Amino acid sequence: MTTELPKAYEPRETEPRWYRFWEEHGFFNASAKPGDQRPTYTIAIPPPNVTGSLHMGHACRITFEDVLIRYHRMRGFNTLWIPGTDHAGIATQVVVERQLAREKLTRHDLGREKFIERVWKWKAESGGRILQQLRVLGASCDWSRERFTMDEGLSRSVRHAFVTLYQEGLIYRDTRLVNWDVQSQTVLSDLEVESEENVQGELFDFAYPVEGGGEIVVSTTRPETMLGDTAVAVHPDDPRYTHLHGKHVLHPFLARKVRIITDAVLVDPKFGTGAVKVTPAHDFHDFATGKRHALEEINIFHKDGKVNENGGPFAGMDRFAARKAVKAKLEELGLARGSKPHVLTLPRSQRSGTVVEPMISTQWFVRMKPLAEPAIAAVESGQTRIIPEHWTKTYFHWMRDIQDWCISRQLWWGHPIPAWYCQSCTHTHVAASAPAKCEKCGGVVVQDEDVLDTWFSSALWPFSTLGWPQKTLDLERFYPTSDMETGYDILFFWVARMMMMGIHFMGEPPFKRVLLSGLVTDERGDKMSKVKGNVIDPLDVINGATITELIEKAQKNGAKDSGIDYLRRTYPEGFLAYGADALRLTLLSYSPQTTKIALSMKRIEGYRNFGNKLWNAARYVFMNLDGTDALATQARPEAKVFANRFILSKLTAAIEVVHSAVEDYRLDEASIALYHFVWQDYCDWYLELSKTLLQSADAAVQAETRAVLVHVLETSLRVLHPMMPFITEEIWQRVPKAEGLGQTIMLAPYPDATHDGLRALEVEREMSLLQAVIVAARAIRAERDIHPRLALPLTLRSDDAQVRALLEREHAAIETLCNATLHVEAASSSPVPDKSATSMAEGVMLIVPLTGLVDDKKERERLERQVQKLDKDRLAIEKKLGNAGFVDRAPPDVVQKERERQAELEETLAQAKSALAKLDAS
RNA sequence: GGGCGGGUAGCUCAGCGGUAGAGUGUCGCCUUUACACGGCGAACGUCGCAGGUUCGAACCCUGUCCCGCCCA
Repeated sequence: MTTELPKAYEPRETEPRWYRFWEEHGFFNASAKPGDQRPTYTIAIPPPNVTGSLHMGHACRITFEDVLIRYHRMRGFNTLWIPGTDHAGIATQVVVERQLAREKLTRHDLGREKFIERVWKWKAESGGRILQQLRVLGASCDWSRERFTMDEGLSRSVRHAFVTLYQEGLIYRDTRLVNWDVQSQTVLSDLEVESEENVQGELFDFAYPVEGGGEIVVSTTRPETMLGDTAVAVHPDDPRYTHLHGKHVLHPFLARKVRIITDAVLVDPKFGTGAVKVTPAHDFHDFATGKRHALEEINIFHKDGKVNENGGPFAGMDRFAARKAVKAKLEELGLARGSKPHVLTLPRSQRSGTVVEPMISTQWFVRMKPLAEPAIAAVESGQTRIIPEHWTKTYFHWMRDIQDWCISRQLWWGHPIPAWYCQSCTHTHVAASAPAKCEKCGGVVVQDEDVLDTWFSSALWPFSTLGWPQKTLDLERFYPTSDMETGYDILFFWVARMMMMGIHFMGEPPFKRVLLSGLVTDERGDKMSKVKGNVIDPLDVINGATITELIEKAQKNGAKDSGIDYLRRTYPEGFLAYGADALRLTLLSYSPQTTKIALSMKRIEGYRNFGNKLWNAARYVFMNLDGTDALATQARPEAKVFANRFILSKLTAAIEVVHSAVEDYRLDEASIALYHFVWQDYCDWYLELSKTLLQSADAAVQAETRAVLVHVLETSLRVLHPMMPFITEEIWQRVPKAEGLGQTIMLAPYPDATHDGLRALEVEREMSLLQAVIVAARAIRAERDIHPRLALPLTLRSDDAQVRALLEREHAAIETLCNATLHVEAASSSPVPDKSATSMAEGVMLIVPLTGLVDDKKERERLERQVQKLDKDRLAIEKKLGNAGFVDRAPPDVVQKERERQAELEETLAQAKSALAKLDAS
């Protein structure tokens, strides 16, 4: 094995090489063997849009999921992570339509069949690029089971689900007011409508002439809808309008009389004039009011948002143009009664961004209440746990107030609705395949022209991907899945619906835990947006990008100037190639409790440095193993030497923390524990201690140390592997190993605290005393600018014979780690020499004679500062211990600890004061 | 209007009843044969504000002010 490693780790060269190796060897694939009795661990990937390309949100998902998958795979689970994409109805259709537009064509020119062919062609060529990008992150998905929601298998699941729900009366067709996207020209579900808050609009007042004289003034933010008004409502108890009850107003533009009705639900007499225009066909409140009063519903818009023939003189105008025109006309007729600014909330389409128009339309719906109840019960009973737990409240709130789900969409790309209508009678056939003729009258049938909401197929994902409705081995083995990991933003869209469908069709919830994490934002905490120019592309972080490249990309994506400024200011040097491991570890280091992951480049850089640290630790180990027979074996080496026992104990502690943290889904705690173990315990302390041990005259000490060095390195790599898969494989492959340790780290056993390490609390206690002494000695040097090469004459005093024995025994370690010549003595020895630096550490006094080493003036200032600070601490602790309540009522060990602290403080203070006095005397 | 989350060192975040922590940045010293993507050390916080509970509160309770998200 060679030690010819470069000084700096190069992720860009390493990462793609190992991914290819893993994938080509089929290491990611779950076992399909019939006899496999291992426990399973399964995650269904949140399928990204087939049109999508990798963003930080995906990177975050993939990292968390991959850590859980790799951890369980190494622990011996039969692990399944099915990747795939969803067909993203609207988004995909838009992409292909845009492509057609470049050829001066519309989908209507092609016709439905040809258009669908075009979409499949597009999918084959450029769809699913994101799945390639997931590989860059190291995602260990089972690519042999890759799925797409429009695949034949999943389409069969969708048809089966639809037909079953229909037969059970849980799917129905109805005509009602729905959310209409005039740009995409399709209906949307309630969830696909977003509210834009605090929009500055106006409240426009106008008068309706009352039949038989007088007028009634109404206020509206949407004057154009008056073309569809079929009532004016007042509060029944409002005395201002009692005389108008039962009368009519005259529509100024249309030959229509409009009823004046009384309604206590719709009308707030204190708001505006206390009279409200009612447009049942274009407003949800008015629609309900219309039902209460049997009002006529007059639709005034075409599907594209232009006024239809019911709009009389305004027919043909776009809805916003019509608004202006109606206002102008009312002014002209002298019916306008002024306007005032008004703040309102606009409903916008999540997809197209256009203002959603409520329209009356016939659509397919899923009856949600009966499906929601068992999904609520499953979380109440703990059968499925939501983590962090506080999201359960949000889940319940939505589930308990659930509305029926509109699942039809007026698109071409998607799962066709399996419903056929007889042209001769009114019969509707719902079936998995087309009936030849009407089963009732034998007439010709035509299929419903609409498709299903993409989320309908996504809701079936955890079991449709396993072969449902067929009873496959996969389905039996991997359902229910173990963890559902995703962002909280799709709790309703996806998680809740999977819960409902999973329980309904499979009899039990689709997963045991739902792990929700926050959304990735820029480092200011602002949502990443193309316009703001603050989008950080994971691939740029991994591969590096110059500021020029970043700016070019942002501009291409339509960033505003302020966004470009932000980029230039924040990342003047662009990004270095930090690698996937660094990005992964950074994402993991944020607590899952928060709703926001404000990704900081500095933090990524810190974790890149960590990779380099690990790399160099390995270089050191390899260098010292060279020419010896030391190798990593499956067994933990026996250790007698203090430092070796120390690092094995710390390793054990780290493994224990990681196990419990991963089980609790605290990947942040796990990653931070390993960061500290590797950097501090292993590199800063143990590797430094090993340098002395490797110089030992005792060959057994040398051999033991080499064995421990390589064992701890190899074990650390295995613990770290789920989080940093690439660098750990790269190093692991170079570790000198005994036969039979396998061909890849990703299938090596995950470390186990009792097998791979050995906890020795006494050794840890002794070590922490030595560390305190060494740090104190180093501080004496650093505070006085004593050159590192100058050996410190260091005297250590302690009353405790055991402590003195420890200091004597480990004198070589102390002398090396603080470059000192050591003298250990009892506290009762000769007085402290004049002009000595003193310090206390864990009851041990350090004395360094300073004659000739320091400047008296600086030393005096330093001591004065120290006395001041110590005095403050002493007062605080005296007050605490002087409080009878504390001494009597606090637990004895807490009081005892305070007493010890007080003693040490006073000792240190006394020393500092005496040193100061001696300085003054000289 | 209702609900949820957050306000801790310049920045990004842990901690959630017993001496305020990490990373990064800042300031010293050090080109020591694993690593300057480094080593050693230092400085930096009345834990949003006001009450209360407690021997003791960043942590529990009440109120309040900001910020973010979700639902209406």
